[in-house]
Amino acid sequence: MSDSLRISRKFSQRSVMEAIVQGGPISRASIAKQTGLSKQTISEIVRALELEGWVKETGRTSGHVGRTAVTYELVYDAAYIVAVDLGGTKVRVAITDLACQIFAEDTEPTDPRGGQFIVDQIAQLAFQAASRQRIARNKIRLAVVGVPGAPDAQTGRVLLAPNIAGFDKMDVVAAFERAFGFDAMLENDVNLAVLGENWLGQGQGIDNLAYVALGTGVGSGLMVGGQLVRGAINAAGELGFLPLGADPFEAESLRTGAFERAVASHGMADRYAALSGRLISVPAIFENAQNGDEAALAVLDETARYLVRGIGAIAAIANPEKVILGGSIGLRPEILERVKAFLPQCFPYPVNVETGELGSRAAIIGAAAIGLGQLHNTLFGVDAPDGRISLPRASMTALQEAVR
Amino acid sequence: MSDSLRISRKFSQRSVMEAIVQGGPISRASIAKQTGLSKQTISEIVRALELEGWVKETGRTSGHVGRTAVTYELVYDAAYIVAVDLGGTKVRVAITDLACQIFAEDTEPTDPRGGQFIVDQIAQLAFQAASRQRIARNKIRLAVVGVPGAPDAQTGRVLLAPNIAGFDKMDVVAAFERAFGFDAMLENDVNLAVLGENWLGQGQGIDNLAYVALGTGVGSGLMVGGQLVRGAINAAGELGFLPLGADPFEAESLRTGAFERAVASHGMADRYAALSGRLISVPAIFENAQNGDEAALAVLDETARYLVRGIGAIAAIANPEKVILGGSIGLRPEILERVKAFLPQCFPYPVNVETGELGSRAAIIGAAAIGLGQLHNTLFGVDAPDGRISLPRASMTALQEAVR
DNA sequence: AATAAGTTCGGTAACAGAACGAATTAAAGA
DNA sequence: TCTTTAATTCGTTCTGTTACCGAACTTATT
Repeated sequence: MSDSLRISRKFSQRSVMEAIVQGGPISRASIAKQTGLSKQTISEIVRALELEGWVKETGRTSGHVGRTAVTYELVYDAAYIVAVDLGGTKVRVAITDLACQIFAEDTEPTDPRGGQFIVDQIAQLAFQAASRQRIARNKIRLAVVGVPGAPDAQTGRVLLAPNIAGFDKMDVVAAFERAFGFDAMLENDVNLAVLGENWLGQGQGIDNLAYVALGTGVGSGLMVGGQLVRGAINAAGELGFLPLGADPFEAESLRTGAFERAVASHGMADRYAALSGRLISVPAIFENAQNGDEAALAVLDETARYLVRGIGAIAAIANPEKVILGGSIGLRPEILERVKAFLPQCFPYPVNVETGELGSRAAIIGAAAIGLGQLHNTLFGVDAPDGRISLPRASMTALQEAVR
Repeated sequence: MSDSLRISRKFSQRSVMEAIVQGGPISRASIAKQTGLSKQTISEIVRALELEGWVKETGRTSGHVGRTAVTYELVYDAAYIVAVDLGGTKVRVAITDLACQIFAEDTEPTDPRGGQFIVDQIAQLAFQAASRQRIARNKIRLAVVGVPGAPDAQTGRVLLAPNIAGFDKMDVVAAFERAFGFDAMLENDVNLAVLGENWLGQGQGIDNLAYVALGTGVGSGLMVGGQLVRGAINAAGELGFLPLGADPFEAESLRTGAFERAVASHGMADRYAALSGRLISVPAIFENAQNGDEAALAVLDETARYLVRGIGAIAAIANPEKVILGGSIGLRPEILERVKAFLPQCFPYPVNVETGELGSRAAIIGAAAIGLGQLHNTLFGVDAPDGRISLPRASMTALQEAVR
């Protein structure tokens, strides 16, 4: 088979596959109409896909005029992927099938010893979940691991990840691939969160989207033209280093960024302590605010005002259509409300800000999205320069339900 | 001819065209080696291209062992494009051929009456230049107009362009197309500047690139993965509204952005006046600084310190590989020197900053780049989702020389 | 003699499109 | 109400067409 012809073939195969994935049970004639290819071609391609085990006959239509049509569907259990959200304190591991249904989802405290210990912990969690669900190991094709830092594609290390010990000194990708026995990809956790919200949450259908995660630290994820912005060294979205909030020229700002110190949980607690004399946790500040504590309310206002400036910076530079707030602090309605009130005071045109719909699961759903997209692409896709993910809409509800 | 086959065909035709454009005079055998297509196929495609008038035989090789090869070249004058850089005070109009050689370049003060008057002025300039160079009108295929604002693709208007009267109330694209009689595209001027530097200047081969233009105003252009970032409403890069520098919550910041007030020429002059009691022009401040004027030196330091924070914001959000400074102030070595000194004091990892190589011509070269890319794509390209520009390297020197 | 450039010839994968048979419902007539 | 016929749609078969490849061959040169 010649090379360029193979491209042609796969081009069509991919669109047929897409029609089947997205169109649920569908007849060959409908695929032909949808894709614009001839019925004959569709029959050929579907036959090939069936032979390879990716699709199967599932029934026939009835009730319409004309001959009944045989309908085809994805073989959902033809392949599985592992999605991981690795945080400084918790690891979350999920397994999904080709229909994007989450089969198992387990959470554990992150192994504090770091490095290889974490890799082994994750692999064990994944394999436990797989055998619990009776999923054969050889059907798992790929793992996507979200990490709080900047994965370096060349060396497989994770940079700028102070909360995960040892990942800056080892080839993490290789370690995962050894432990799993299949391909693994690393991605920044906030980047995964944007992808998640873009796929199933607040950002559906929005090509230019930003996500700001605010909690113990701050980070942002940015999508432009439907593509993730990763930056030259995967350090895009290291929002903590925005030269805003605290004095960026202080020496401390080179370790913990000026913006992070002003806006993240540490800064909030410090600010509350300065106003009231008491050092309490961030959830306690929110609670006090609800009870009318002046100092707590002032801290929330102040935090939102800083956050608004960060959002303004993103809007001025990248002009996203929507900004989604996430993270333990960013998800609070008290923050959203204030951000919406303050933003128009310092930014000239309206910016659409909302909290994420998927909450703390955004990253793991994003990991599933990127993994499934990758899988669909390698199985049925062209080596297209634009790796745009096109995932089923039909099964979204299924996933969302499974997720709850 | 069937549709999908046409895609296949054009795929190859495009790469053959690319090889000819970039490889200068080249034999069919070399094209075959370069593209990986068979000699036979190349002969066919080249024959077709020759028939259609896009390439022509130009000579034969000699001196090597073996049979002499016939070499082919682009028919440079098969099509022309008009590149325009429209500023608040000056319009610059250039005409380039398919070899990306600039044929004519004229500058005039912008018609202060704005609106249709500017459109007519530009069309007249272009047609004058064309007839001076004996270029037939029907060979001009496209005009690219750089504007200081956010062109709205839906309505054809230009938003956020306070310096161009009337462009926010008319369909500018339609007006240009009427005046020219061929296709016209609008693009933000700083966006064109990044493209220009990416093509022929400081940013060659750099996919993740930022450009900061500092002069009367501030603006930025951002490329991610080789693609321009335009934002949801083409307002990406409105850096003046970065909530930095002046107090962003002042009411004035909604009209003239906080960052613009701090860093652009007005802010510099004000700051000098505050320090010395004299209101002088920005070039005069630079001159005084060279003569050791303390106040002027302080102003430069202060300006650079603000600029550094803007660059830090871009780096934190998008992590470009390089940041190019442009604009009448940004191009000064005194600024670059200070930016390089101050940036490591407030940003944790190194950011590569340089001044633009193309100076004030960056935008018009960018306009040529986008226009030629567009033309090559529509003539020989697939309707590829990734509109990556791939332009000749050979003729770059020619263009650069023509430009000087 | 060696070698590289181009052409000719035959072959093939991936499609299109027309024609046709099969299966079904809707409507018309008995 | 029952049958017949018409209208539709599904899917296959058959016959191109296009865009390629590869091998063999011719031609021109060092």
